[in-house]
Amino acid sequence: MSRRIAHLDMDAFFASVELLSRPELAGLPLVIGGGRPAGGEGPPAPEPLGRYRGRGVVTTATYPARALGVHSGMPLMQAARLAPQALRLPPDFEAYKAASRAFKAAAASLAPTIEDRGIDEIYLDLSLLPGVAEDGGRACAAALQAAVRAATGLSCSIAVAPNKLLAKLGSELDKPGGLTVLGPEDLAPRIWPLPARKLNGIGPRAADKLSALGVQTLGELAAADPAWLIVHFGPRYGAWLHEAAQGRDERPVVTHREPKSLSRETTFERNLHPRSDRAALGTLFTRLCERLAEDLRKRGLRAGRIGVKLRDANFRTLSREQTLDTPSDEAATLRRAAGLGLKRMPLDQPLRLLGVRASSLRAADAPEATAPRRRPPAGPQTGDLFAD
DNA sequence: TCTGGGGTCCTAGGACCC
DNA sequence: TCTGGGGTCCTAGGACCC
Repeated sequence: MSRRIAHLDMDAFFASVELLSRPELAGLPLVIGGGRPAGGEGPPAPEPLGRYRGRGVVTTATYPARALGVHSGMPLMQAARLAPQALRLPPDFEAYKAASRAFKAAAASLAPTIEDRGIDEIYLDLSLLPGVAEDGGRACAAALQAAVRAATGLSCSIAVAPNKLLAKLGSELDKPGGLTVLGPEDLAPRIWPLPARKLNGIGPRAADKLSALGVQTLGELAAADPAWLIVHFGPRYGAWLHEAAQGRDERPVVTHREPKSLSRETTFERNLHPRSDRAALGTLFTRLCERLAEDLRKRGLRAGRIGVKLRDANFRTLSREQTLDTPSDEAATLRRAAGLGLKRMPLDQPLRLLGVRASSLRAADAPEATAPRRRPPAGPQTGDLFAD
């Protein structure tokens, strides 16, 4: 009994949500990202991208903006050079979350076995739905697209395939508005010609390494000797690369997951120095801990561990973790523990980012475990603690 | 004018224990 | 009598994804 798994991916999601309330911008190059322009209340007005100054990146670009070479993840300053005439809006996450809930509810009304993959995409297990065995899921996918459009006014791309990996690849084949049905017979003609980088799990590093080894496409990866892949990529990842390139993937659609960690971080408008900007850093640090504590309480969770994250002017990322004596959701407690983590970090460079992370999460109403913990070594303490 | 913010998972070395 | 051999936990960093 073969599975039929769908991947549903919203088209240019954030930008499309903005266009719902700003139809006059339809067809124009529009980029979402960066902060609010100074001054003004209410919905921000789009401003020319060429006027942007700051450290933000492109979160989403409409298709006309993509035609100018802009893509998500690109620094906005770089996008501004490529497409100064494009318009920019800061993201409105509350609006996107509302649209996200709406499209997921619409999809769930037709196919209830859903895995959440973030704000703009889901997997659905269609295997047991009526009619899917007959047409491979094409009619069901069309019904999903219609339901999503009716509920939100937004378009999405869907692929139905034997597993998640192929469904994810397929949903990109015909964007926007794509409806793709893949079977095992499509692997060689439709999947193998694609660049290896397209596979979910092959990122920029692995793609570069594969390329240097002479592997550009998924077909070339599929033809590679698994033992050779293991030599270059390790037993686990090497074996996975081989399996994935054959189109094999047994992962189930997971309908529920508990969060493992929560975090808050911020990149400063300009680099801050642990000594000369100590007061500003201290205020920001406290603010992050307060927001993290709010996030924990909102979810009814307490943190057993607190991590601190720094990024220095050279874009080097450092982190330290600290176990709490007792799990907590209180800002002052998180702040104290994070301060201890900070004390163990080198603080001799200007910083561009500061973050805090809560992990070892447990329900706030869970009985407290009192098992003795191993004491971590004190470790070296260097630099100034810029707050406390 | 480089490079956001929120996550998950894996790895590798050292600590620690028997 | 120049160095055991697992096993597990902890930690920091990094790849990857949306």
